[in-house]
Amino acid sequence: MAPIQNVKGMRDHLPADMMLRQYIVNTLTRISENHGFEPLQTPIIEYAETLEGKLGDDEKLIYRFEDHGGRRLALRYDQTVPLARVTAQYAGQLSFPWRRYAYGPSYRGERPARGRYREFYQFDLDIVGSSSPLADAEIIAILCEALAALGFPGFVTLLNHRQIIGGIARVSGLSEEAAGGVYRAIDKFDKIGPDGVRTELLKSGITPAAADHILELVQIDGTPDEVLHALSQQLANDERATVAIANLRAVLAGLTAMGVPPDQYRIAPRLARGLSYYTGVVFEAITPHWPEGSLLGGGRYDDLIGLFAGRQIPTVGLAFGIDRLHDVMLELNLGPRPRTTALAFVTLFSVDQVADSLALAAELRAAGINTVIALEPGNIGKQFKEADRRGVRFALVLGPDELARGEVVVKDLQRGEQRSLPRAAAISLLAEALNEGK
RNA sequence: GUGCCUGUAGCUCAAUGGCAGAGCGCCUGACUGUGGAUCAGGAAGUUGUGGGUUCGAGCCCCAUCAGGCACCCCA
Repeated sequence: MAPIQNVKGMRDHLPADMMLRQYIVNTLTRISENHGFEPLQTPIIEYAETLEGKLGDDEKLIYRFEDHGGRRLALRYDQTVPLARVTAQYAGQLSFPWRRYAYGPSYRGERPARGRYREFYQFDLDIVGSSSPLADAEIIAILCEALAALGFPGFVTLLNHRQIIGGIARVSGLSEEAAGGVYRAIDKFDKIGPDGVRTELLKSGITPAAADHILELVQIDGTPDEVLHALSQQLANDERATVAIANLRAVLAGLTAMGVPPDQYRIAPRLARGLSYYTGVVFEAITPHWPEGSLLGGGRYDDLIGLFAGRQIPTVGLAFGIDRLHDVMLELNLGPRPRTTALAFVTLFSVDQVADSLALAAELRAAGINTVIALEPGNIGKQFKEADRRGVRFALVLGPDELARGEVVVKDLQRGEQRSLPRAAAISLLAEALNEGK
């Protein structure tokens, strides 16, 4: 017999966790749709070939298997490659620019750790088919709006551009090949510090002079305008970096015009981000309360979608890691913590009142009040106890006395108060409590 | 994938190589029209799993599974 346990890195999500997870997803969905994003769902299984050749070194983490028909299949690694496939496959049915969101699990055969699992849920947000800096700005604006709505204190979105890092590497005299080592090294800056980065750079064969120059540029700090001004002077001889800086300025103007509070973002020349397919703006959100790493990140990838479509389709997007958001929110005690989905518990006084109680429950539900019923009549004390244990706030009693008066007893188990009210008044009392709770 | 740490009741954790325990939770009752508090009682375990050493293993050794931390990488 199989052991009674989860497969490594795969988790169950019991009700207490699910209610917070759904709150997170509902919040993200609401904000996405508020910006006109449309939902998309794709299968968890893809042809292995679809995923291969898109991810670089990370391909070894793909879960691969063969089905009964001998097809080479894989569990999706992210929701970006499936988006690329869908975009190519249904190009005629989609209209661009296309704003789409997608929520679901992806799979990576990594060593699990806190905030990191082999099955993990992401909420993806992409604008397909636009190279406008306003598209970048909108994605970043949603990111800030979402983290603010979820209650993250002191989060900051770090912004950079791939061609700024590239320019830093080039003006330091490095070849394109050496630039890869630069990305990896400077991305660790906040973890290992300037000396650590210098050591890493030297290890990858970069001269001390170049390493020092890189470190100097990468540590430029200040307001977005100050940082971009300094970079534009330092990188004035690099055409691509100059274009990138102009692009970032346009993104910043968009953020300002969209009303994103200026303390929620910052230009960080050291931000690299691992995924190899990014081509333009990159960003990630950090919070001082989660030193383990970024909360989430994203960027512009103008070439990936086109791999399937056969033409360039510029795209910018981001992925919220639901598991990580959930872990951090638990740790920081953020978000609502309902214990159950029900607001009302209808007791069964005795066998004679069962039908009336069930009718009352139906009335409550029709009024939009989540209602759970007792399943065994009698012993009201035990039924109150069950309601209380479940975390249901209101217990309703319909005994012979109440029925005779056309009333119902409503007991607020949270406050310990109880009143006997006409049925209509009881229902509107609960409806009121429901609205307060929202 | 490499290294290190951990695994005992539902949860948090005790137990010199010598009878497996506590707190919380859960169930029953005191209380047949009222939950939480209190009191009394109860259920609960092949000590992650499989081997080994030993008169005797929760404890020591090996393997394996799972979790955590550091690399690596990323959400």
